[in-house]
Amino acid sequence: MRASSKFTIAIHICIYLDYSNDQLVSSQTLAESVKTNPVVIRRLIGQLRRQGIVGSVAGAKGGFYLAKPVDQLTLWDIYLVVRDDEFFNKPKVNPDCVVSSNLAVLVDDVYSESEHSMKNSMEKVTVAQLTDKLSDILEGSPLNQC
Amino acid sequence: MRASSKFTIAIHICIYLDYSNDQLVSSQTLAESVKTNPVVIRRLIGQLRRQGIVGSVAGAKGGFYLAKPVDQLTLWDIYLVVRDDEFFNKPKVNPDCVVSSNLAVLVDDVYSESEHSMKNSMEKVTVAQLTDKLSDILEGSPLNQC
DNA sequence: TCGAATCATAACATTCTAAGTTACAATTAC
DNA sequence: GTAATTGTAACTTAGAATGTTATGATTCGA
Repeated sequence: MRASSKFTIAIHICIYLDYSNDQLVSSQTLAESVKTNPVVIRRLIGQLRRQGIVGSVAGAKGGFYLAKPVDQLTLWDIYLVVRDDEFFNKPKVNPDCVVSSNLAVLVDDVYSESEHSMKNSMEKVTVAQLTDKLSDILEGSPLNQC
Repeated sequence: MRASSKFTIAIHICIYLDYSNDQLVSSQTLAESVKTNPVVIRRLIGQLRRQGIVGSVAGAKGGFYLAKPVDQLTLWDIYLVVRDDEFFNKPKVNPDCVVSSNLAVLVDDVYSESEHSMKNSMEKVTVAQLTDKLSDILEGSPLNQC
């Protein structure tokens, strides 16, 4: 049931961009911060971009920026971007078994309700709050991000 | 099959055993129903057994049975057995990056709260209810499980 | 008591997916 | 024009999930 690390990386990226405060950040820089490859970052940002969360500027000195006000950008917004198609996976059906062939119908409601129940927790938390919290932790230490 | 399919398979097994109503069911039979291998079933049941949800009888004519009253066996009980250690994966930390090195602290609360919020949905649903629902769907059709 | 059926589990093999990499066209700054 | 960058496609790699084989332990029934 492990959601891939994409969710955490996406949050990482958003906090980083918030910190960078309108300065463009390259995929190379983000990749070093996340300890991965620039292409992996660009792929993930591609998803965030299509949802209007991150914006990009091509060309030399190009890079990425947050396209949404951070105090309106919640973890639920980010979650919806990176979530897998199926929260709980339903395996192959055996048509000869009445349990197997009806299982999806039986669990569908609980499954979607369960996933949706996380909304309350997640939409309470904005990226702005997380960056604030980080500032508190650092208490004025230099923000050498990487 | 993804990791999360274990949850659905575990539910499948419990409903099947409930249906079989005190008759022992072999891993072979369950494997056919789930369309997988008996060893895979025994491995998963091993987890359910250690939590007192399923019981087993070794030897010829042996097999598995539900060890908990079905009206007290909720999907949350089953979920707790099959869940991965970390609900949301936290990727490797870059100690040179203040965002990366503090990320776990920032998201830990929301992550555990999010997972826990599913409890309400899941503990409302018992295996007994699911088998009842299945009976309704079948409306007296013969219960040829496989 | 023996053989067949079954569980428990270890060890190994296979398959699948996520992640990483390479490559290159398109864009932009200087 | 060149260097730096995004966007994406195509391929490779690594690791996890799943499947398989094998074997010992247990139990039933002949």
